[in-house]
Amino acid sequence: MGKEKKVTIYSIAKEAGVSPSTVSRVLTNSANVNSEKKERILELIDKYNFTPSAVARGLTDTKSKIIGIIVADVRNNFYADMYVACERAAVKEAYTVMMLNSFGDIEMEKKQLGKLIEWRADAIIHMGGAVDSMKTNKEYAELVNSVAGTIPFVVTGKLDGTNCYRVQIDAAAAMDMLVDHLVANGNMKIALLGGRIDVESTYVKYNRFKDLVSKYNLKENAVLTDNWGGYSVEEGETTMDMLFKKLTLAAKPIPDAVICINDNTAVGALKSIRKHGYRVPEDISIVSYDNINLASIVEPGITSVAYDYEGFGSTIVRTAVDAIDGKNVSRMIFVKPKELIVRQSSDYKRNNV
Amino acid sequence: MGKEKKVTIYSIAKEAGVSPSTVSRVLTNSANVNSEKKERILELIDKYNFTPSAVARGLTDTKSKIIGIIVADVRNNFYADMYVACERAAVKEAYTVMMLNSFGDIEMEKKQLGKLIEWRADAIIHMGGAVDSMKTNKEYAELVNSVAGTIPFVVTGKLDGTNCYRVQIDAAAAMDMLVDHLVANGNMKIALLGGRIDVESTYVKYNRFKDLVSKYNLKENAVLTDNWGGYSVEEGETTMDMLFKKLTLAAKPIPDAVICINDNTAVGALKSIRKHGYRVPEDISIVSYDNINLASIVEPGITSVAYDYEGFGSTIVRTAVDAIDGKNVSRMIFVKPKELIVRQSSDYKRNNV
DNA sequence: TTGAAAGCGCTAACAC
DNA sequence: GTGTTAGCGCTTTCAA
Repeated sequence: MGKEKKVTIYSIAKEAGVSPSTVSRVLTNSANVNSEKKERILELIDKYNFTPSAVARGLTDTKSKIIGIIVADVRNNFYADMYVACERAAVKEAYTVMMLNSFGDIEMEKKQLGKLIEWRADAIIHMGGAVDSMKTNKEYAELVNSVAGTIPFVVTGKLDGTNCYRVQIDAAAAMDMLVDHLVANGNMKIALLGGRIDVESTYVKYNRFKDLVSKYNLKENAVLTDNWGGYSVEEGETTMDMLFKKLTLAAKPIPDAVICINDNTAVGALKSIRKHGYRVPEDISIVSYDNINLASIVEPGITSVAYDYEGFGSTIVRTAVDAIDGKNVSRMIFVKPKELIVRQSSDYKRNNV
Repeated sequence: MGKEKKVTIYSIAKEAGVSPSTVSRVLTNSANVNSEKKERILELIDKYNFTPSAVARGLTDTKSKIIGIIVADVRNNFYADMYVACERAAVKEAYTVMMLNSFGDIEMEKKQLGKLIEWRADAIIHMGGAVDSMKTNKEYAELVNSVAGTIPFVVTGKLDGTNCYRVQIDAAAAMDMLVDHLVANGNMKIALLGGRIDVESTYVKYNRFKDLVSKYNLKENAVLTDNWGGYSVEEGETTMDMLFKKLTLAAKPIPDAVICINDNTAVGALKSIRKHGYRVPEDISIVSYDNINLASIVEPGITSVAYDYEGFGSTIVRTAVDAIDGKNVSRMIFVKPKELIVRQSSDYKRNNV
């Protein structure tokens, strides 16, 4: 096995009695070729099951046709959804994706970015981690700047001091959807739960929430953004536990509803609420963001803001490809959330509405 | 932006007053270089933030240092866990991974495999989809055969008619763990739920289950593998619904426990059981496979067989790398499941044990 | 220790 | 329409 002569564009050309360029031409369909020859070539290609080397091709035209994607962690459903959407969009544009996980670790991000640069990715997409942070990591920004001039860099958050293309979900609009829904159902004491204030999307949600509290004259029940919060189920539970404790100490009533920073924390909050002897949604409603699989799996199902992942993914990739092609692309694109999926967790009217 | 002369090994060499080969030598650490020159070169590399092109390197030594991974769907936690484990292991071996989703579609699998071949991946890992099937897709096997001679091909299932390297979880051993646990808790009427019999791992579990029924003299309550089953939450729920219907019609009692083909179906079964007015685990115990995140999130937590994903991933990658290096690698490796994580869903003794 | 030169497999002028 | 040639950016003999 494996001792057959290596088949290349040359060996094909030789056997077909034509020049390598002719083979290349039929391979890339870049020029007309005598149909007889073409046929002969095609046959040989089929016979040897020949696939031209993308590596060699990449060297030649200095376009790798690779779009690199750095993602915080694919094991997180949100990123997995995003990634798949991007992969699909990239394939449509005839690009291959190279996806690398950073686990939100800055050193890892630098390393992975390095790999992508090594492979001469035509564009790089970065979602989660460093680009989610309010305060941009200096070193990373520098690294990005050193390549952003030649490689379009698309982020789903922000990266201060760089001129990346930013494509992000309109987190404020998403907050509006949630609060509108809660208010329409008579929820007046609303708590915001989870997340970290140094994460940009969380920061945006937090501020919008404050605005809405004023606008609707809500009784803001608790806003948890300091040093306690997070994005996991466990953190959601802990944070809700702490909220209960805080309210008890202050002799305040429980909230009508909690807005969780994502579906994971919502599930955690759900656990905590039940643990404390309350019912969802009869005693407390729960709503959240992302509408990942989990939101529909737990009982009661969690009301959640759904994004159009496919659309988001293709906008990101489109931006990257347009930038690669030298087109003028807007540096900042907001993607509207798709819709609010109302489930049992908030399907309850109170205060006589 | 982007108008600076391109920096290559040549430009560095020129500016350093040495030859390209010398630069290459310091880059690859492949030979001793005068320390002064070395220093000068290193400085320039740093100054320009130079990263050698993996593409060019790939062309040169015909080793791309890419390990291609075809996965059914990363949005599935099981595969995400597997993928991350493989990525980590690959990075340790100085390989870059290229991960592509097939969505279990054979056409897509062929297409993605094609991409990997184009990129001259040094090895290809395929998990889920075609390699899970009892009856191997002929065309795919052919395609694999046409490259397996030169590119090591590692699958987590099987691919008849090819000489792939197989690394798989010992599904029979996993079934033993589950049944042992159930029997130890006095469960005698046990049902096997979900999956499709044309999927290899399911087939193995099914057969082992039959054996164990005899061995322990269990009252096999129902084995669902015909045309109804599946691997999703919804399918789990539907299948359990059907089991109830079937038992009711036959005027048979409900089972003591159900073994679900994976955590998703277990959650579905949980929903169905509650819907029918029974409690878990008091009326029916539930156990399953994979121990993905979900198993610990739902309430009650699902008892599940945990795998050592890191270990599994590194065994797979190890196999691939060894094969690349021409070492003699066993064509078939079984990985033992790590442990049984007992959670509330089966933490109940019955029948006076 | 170091440089020259060839070559990896392909594409892209440029002639014919 | 087709072949020749020259690279793309690197590594690797082979000499020196």
